[in-house]
Amino acid sequence: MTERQRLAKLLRDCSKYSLLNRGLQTHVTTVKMGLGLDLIINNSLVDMYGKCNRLDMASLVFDKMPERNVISWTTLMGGYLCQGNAKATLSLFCQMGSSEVKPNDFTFSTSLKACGFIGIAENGMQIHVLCIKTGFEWNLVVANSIIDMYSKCGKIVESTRMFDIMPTRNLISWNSMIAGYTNARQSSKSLHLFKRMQEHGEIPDEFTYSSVLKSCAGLGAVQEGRQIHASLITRGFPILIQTIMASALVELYIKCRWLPEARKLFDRIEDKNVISWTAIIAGYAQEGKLQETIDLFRQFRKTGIQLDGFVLSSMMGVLADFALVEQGKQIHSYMVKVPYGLDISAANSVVDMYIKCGLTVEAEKCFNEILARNVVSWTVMISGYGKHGYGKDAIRLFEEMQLENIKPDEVSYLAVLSACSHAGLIEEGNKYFSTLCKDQSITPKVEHYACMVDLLGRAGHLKEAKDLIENMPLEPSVGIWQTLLSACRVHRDLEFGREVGEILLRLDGDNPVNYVMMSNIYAEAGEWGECQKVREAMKEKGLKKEAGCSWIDIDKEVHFFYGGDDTHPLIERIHEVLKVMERRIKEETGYAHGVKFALHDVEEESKEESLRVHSEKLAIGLALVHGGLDRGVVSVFKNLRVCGDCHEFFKGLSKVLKRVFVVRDANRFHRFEDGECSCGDYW
DNA sequence: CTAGGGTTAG
Repeated sequence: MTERQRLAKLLRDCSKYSLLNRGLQTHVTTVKMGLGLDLIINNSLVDMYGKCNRLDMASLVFDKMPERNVISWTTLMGGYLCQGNAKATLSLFCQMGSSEVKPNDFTFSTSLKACGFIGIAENGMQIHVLCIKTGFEWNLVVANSIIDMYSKCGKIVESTRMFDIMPTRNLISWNSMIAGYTNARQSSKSLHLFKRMQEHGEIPDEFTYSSVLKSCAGLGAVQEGRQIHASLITRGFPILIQTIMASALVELYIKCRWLPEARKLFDRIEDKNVISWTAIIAGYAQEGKLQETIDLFRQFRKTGIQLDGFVLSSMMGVLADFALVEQGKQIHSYMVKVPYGLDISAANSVVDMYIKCGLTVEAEKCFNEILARNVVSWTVMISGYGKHGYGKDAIRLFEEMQLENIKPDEVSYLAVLSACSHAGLIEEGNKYFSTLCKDQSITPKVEHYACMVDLLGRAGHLKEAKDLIENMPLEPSVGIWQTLLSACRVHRDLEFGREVGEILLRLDGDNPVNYVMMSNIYAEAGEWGECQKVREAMKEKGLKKEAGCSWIDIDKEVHFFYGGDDTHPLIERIHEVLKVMERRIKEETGYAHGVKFALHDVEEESKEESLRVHSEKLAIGLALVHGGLDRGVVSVFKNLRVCGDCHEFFKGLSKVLKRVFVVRDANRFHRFEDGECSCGDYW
């Protein structure tokens, strides 16, 4: 073996195991040996630096090369892609196009993967056409890349077409197609193809099972999932060694809401990689387990494994749900610094985070900076406007999206309908609902009907709303009846409320929420006897209302409060300031505590009057004590819906103090300004 | 000396 061959092999190993220091040493040696201009050595150097995430060095070597072949170009493209910088990969592909060098099969598969990463079908289609023209379309690897590219761009029909007409297939072709169906949420097609591939004599591997298990989870086919798991064990599949398999199982258990099982499996994975970490972090995030998610993220960072857009968007999701704006901003500022940071999912998660933290202007800014907005980007912004009560803006965006040739999907319709109902835009809501019903590619779900029930209910058309529920082609959910029930409460229609309440208790008699709603309706109507009966029924069943919890971020510290909470060190001053404010509000606006809303929450009934302060009020009280008013808008967050009494109090407070208060509850944002609320007192 | 399938966001 010559010295040159030895050094090339050494560099190959450095690439494979990401050994940067060893690679740097070898780089020096090659120069000393007079191989600084050697094509193969330089290609290996580009690859090594690329795999070690030193794209600065990789492009330095590349730029200084006296001659470059197709491998030089492809290697550098792959380096950028590895780092998540798919745009750089494609721009290199274009630059290469204007040079002498012609692309080969490796070049095409790399650039197709980059297109899939970005998710824009137009780019991918152009490259597909180039593959046809240059005769690479039926190269097996290239064809597989095309299948995957289309499915990543949401063009599952194109993937299928490619798969059906390709002359030869291998395991990866089948796996790509199965994964395509799985990700397109066409679980039955995915399982069907799984069967077909075995009939063709193809042996599934861990990638196959990963998709198939996910489809089982998607169908809620827990039994089948368990069966596959069991058959894997009896077949001696080395599950716990195979990270991929273990990650798939972790995911399956998470989807089936078996978090503890998932955790057990995760802990036993020997070689955890970024994908297994993402799976478990996303699992805890989606279950709303804030502390565990943050702890896991910290542990993950300690491993030194490179972050990517996937794990960052998962993290952002949980921070958004808890409205932890300071931590969200921290991750955002990290994202803008790294090239992979703002790929489309991550960028969308940033917009959503700002929306959920009440910073609409920031959200708009980030939304406008996204160059290639997809349907999720638009939907986040539309539903964001909806949550904040900006119905007209939501509608404007919904129309604009379609002008940009992005077709709304079921979630987009949900966003615009709920924006209409929140803003009381009855006519517009009706219009969009009928467009939705005419759209052949979308089947309206219960949630869409629930928006319409809310819309009709707001207008006081309770009978129409009930007819809609009873005549819709779907099984009514608990939630849709609850929507109708709260409309009955707002319109003080006791008889109708009683009727709906009975249906609800028959349907979902173990849910404390229903009892609380009914008892509130009776209490507001002054029917204390009935009210008492409902509460006793609830008590007999041993049901407890979910504890109300609010929190506020003051100087980057999050303070949590429960209803009647007296554990905060400043609690006495909080009560004091609240009392002063109540007096001022009464004097200046005539509002009196508890007169308009004589609601008695079941949980709090037995407590002393002085402790019957809701968590959202305590949180606002803390802001007042802290002089939080100097910083403009005061934002408070609550896990349940804000109560009517607190709502009146915040209105008064905004008038008396001439300040804006924002309360985000489980459903929407309430922006209190000059004695009014953005929700128009309907929520 | 270069490439393809498993994770994320509404």
